[in-house]
Amino acid sequence: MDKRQMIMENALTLFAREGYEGCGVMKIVTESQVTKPTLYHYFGSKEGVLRSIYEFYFSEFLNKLAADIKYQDNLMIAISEIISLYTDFAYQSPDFYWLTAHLRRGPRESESYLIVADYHMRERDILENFMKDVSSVHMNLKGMEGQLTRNLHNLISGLVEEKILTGLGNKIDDHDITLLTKQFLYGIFSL
Amino acid sequence: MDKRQMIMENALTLFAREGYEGCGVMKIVTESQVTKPTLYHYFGSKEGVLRSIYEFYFSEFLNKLAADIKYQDNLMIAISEIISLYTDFAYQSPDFYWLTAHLRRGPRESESYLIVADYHMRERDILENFMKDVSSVHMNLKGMEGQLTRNLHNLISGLVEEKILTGLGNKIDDHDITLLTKQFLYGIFSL
DNA sequence: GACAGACTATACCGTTCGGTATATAATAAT
DNA sequence: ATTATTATATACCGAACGGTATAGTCTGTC
Repeated sequence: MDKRQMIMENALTLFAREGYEGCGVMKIVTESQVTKPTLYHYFGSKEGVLRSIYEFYFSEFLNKLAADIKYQDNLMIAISEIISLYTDFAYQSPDFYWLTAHLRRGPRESESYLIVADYHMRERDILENFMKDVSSVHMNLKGMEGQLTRNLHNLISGLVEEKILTGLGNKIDDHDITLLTKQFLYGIFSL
Repeated sequence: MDKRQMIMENALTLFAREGYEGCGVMKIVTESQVTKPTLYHYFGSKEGVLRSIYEFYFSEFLNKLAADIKYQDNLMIAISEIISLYTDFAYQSPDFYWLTAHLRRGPRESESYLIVADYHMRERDILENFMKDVSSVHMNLKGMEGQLTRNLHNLISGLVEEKILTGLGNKIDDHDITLLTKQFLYGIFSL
């Protein structure tokens, strides 16, 4: 019955379903059974709501990502674990993941993009640092960390987005993760 | 000096820069140096503008995609040509490509998503048909056409989106295309 | 030169937008 | 009990929203 939390959850659902610009403050507060001043008391603005949602959902994930992923010796395992972190995250709150997928390709001059851009740059940096660890062992990958990071990230988020879109019925299992890991490491002919 | 075309181009620029919901009809018409009734004469509604933009830019690309890509014997060449089609398309109108990347992950109940969803399903179908041709030769890929299509599409659009985002300065060249083709076919260890 | 259809300008519609001024209720500290 | 702080409600703000009714103005046809 925490109203602040209530507002965030309902706003997230609405943002994911109707879009940030497409959903008004009034709809958020009626859905949350509060009134406008309550929302403005806790968040200051509509932007503040989105900012808080990102802070609440994404910060935790990024910290976990930064802490958990590391390359020791087995690349296959390391990649699989990264994918697992993403799929777990997406299943915890598919609405939020879908929203990030939408907003990070958002219009670069919109207010929503300015809010989320920093978070997604942090995400990218974490993945790229991992890839630098990899390339320090696999020297043939030296200098390609950027592209590898991009490719891995796109493969993962593509899988997750599809599963969310097609209804989460067919859950992502170990098989999917193994398959995607192989796709990244060995290409299609090892499938 | 074709006003209809003028409106579409300016609307595209604004949609890509400020978002579909984030940009009003009034801004479009003033930018295009026409008045509202002109826009409503040609397009009927704001939705109609977006619909026409998609029809104009995307239909042509999809037809080209469906006509040009085919698998004969050399998979490396076939994949490279698909990637080339996408990069060419994106360089022709980066604004539109960025808009598609944004809207196809859009809120599923928004009016913009309903407009664009069909186009992106057609795109997916075309790629999947190609992949079925491939799997009819490479039997070990049988039954995985969906995942392969998804992975290929995500790798390509990820490359294109990044290049658009980072400013189009470093153009996509044959080297990038070869590298991405290898990533898909053989994984990272052949890079 | 009358007339039809395509096009465009002025001015306006009701609604919703994000945000706030004011007042009151609840809570906790003194 | 008094007071300060936090939290919530009523009622409202000007601006912008998508869209349109009306009144033309062009252009080509007969």
